[in-house]
Amino acid sequence: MIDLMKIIIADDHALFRDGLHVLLQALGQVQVVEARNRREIEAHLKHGDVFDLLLLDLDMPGIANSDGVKRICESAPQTAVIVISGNDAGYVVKACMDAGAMGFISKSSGSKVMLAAIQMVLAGERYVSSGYFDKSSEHALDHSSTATSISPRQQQIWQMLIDGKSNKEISIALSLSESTVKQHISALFRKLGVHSRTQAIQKAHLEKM
Amino acid sequence: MIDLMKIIIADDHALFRDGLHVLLQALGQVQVVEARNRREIEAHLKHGDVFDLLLLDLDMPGIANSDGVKRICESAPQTAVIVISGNDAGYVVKACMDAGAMGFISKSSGSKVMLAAIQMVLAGERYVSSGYFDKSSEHALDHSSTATSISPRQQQIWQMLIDGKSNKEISIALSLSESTVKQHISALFRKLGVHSRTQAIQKAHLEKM
DNA sequence: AACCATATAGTACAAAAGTACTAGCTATAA
DNA sequence: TTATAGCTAGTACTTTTGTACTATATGGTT
Repeated sequence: MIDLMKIIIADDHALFRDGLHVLLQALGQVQVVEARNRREIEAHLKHGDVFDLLLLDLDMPGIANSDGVKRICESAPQTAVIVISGNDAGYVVKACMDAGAMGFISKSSGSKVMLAAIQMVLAGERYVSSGYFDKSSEHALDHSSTATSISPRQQQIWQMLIDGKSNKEISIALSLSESTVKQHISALFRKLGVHSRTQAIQKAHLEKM
Repeated sequence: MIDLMKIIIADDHALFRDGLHVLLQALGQVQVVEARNRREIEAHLKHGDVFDLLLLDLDMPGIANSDGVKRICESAPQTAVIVISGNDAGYVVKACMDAGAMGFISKSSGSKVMLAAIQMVLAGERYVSSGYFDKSSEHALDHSSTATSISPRQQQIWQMLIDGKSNKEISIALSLSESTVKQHISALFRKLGVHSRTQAIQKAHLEKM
């Protein structure tokens, strides 16, 4: 905590970046740079400087899902990554942590939680928004034995639903039969407990209520 | 600018509220209260205090669309409302300003723009993110003669698409025939230039790229 | 080895969604 | 007045979506 810390703030919303920027002053000696998309993050990382921490907005252009997090984590193993997201549903949190993130903070968290999380992560500990545990325990009650997770293929297709793609478009993009796409979608719906793609999209966008 | 200003920050994300809170210190003498949903806003407003300014996140629970903005504006005519939103598409901006907002700021704006906008609005002027004009001029090029706006009914049904409702559910909720619902949806799709409800949902969520 | 989840692909069918019409009513703009 | 646009509702039709099966292959667990 004594030496200068180098931190990247990655978020496409300038207001949010500015807010974080000010909050980070409370940590003491920090050098903060900002990034508005994946390209800017990678530009910073490849510039030779070694950063201590990357605060990564999950809803940012070029990131979108845990695959983006994974790429970033692998390309900068020296840098601790904390994912910040408005969607703190269990599967999102799990996917990000599995992808190599050192922390996950919900946008619903306050600045005190934020700072504590950063200090914990900088000390080498992993940190996950406590809301995660609240929700996953509720989840356990709901789904009882069906504590199934969404498979990579299902997540990939889920994202394409969110992007407004039709079954045919998905099948062409992934070189699959339409039948297979339907199978994956049905399996996804079963896990989410929904019966239409619009409901699946809503689940993805807003488990943050 | 000499007397104490009373401001409400309304956003469901604590981190964003904290960031704004700090930024607002730059205005000098300000008294800031926070609200996490519509109920908390109304509680503040009905408490008897007169507020000078309400910074209102459009993506907040209980607000969702310009109807929410309208209700707030009408219930507190003494308070200037600035809408803050990640979606700064033309129709969203227009709907909010028509609903009685004094300003519209994109989340992509920086803190300097933010502060300038607030000062402008407190001085009695209306302010709209300049990005609006950029986009609306592009829009004019794209749609040429078809600069049609989304009607209230269409917006209402659009919101229900986003909520994952089926045509049947919408028709029951609004006491309409399914045929009428389909007609409204087709009209909406024509204006948005899409051919499926999932694409319409995507348009709603992300014209912010 | 037996079992399970995943991924693939097919058939078949029912339900929902989307489009294209017509048509009457209202309100507003040219 | 004549358009124009919205809101309503209907019919008719095609396409898409969603479900329920079967079936094969793979990789991991017990």
